[in-house]
Amino acid sequence: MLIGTWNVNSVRAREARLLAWLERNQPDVLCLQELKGLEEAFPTEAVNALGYHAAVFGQRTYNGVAILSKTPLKNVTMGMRDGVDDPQARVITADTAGIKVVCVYVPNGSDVESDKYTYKIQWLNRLIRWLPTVASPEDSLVMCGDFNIIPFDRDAWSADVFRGTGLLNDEVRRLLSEILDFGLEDVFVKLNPEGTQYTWWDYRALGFQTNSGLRIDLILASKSVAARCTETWVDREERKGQKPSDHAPVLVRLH
DNA sequence: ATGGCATTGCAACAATGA
Repeated sequence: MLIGTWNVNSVRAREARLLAWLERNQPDVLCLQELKGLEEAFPTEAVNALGYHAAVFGQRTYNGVAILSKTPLKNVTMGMRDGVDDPQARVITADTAGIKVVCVYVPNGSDVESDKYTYKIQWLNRLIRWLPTVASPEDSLVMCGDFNIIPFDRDAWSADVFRGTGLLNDEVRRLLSEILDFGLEDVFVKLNPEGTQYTWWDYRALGFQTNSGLRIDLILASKSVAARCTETWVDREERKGQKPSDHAPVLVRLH
């Protein structure tokens, strides 16, 4: 069984690449972020034709998340529905393939002085309070997506460039730890305790060509799922060629 | 120290990303 996550940076701009990638890789479940479009702009019929069910939480211009699966998606929830009026489409969940899947697009946060950073911290605190209301650590649970947090210094080509920003500071790392403390494991870290593989490279300044990247797209799994993980990798090839997303897909194989 | 590129909505350039 293959589970993936991919920030596509506009599903409209990436439609041809997404469909070709699905056909080649045949993941059982794929979480998508940064759709940058409403549900009606999502290529539902085309992914159906490839054998995928789709649950889409869209938003015009920004954000937007989706879950694709070869098996039906049950109990789909969109947003945290925690009483907070939040117009940003950043979380969708579904039960599929025997797993509860949580797909997240964590706010970027910009710099720590900004209103965007305040929103990021509030959003992560909401997520931490919300998670136990929709899932249990005893579940077969996977939370994956673009976390916009650099977990370890080795996960940045230059940690000093990002230290103190919304992507790398003690506060966001503590919040990531709180998510993990729910009973989740970063499967990349589990299988590569000392290493890293970047998942994002800046479009500018030859970011990919010079491998100036970050590992910010994560697959977190509960104990029962983590025990089934045999390999995980980043599909760097998908960052190459014409009109790539600035993020590459991240995959995990379960037995 | 900054911008560099890409995308969207809108029809020039601002907002956003990381």
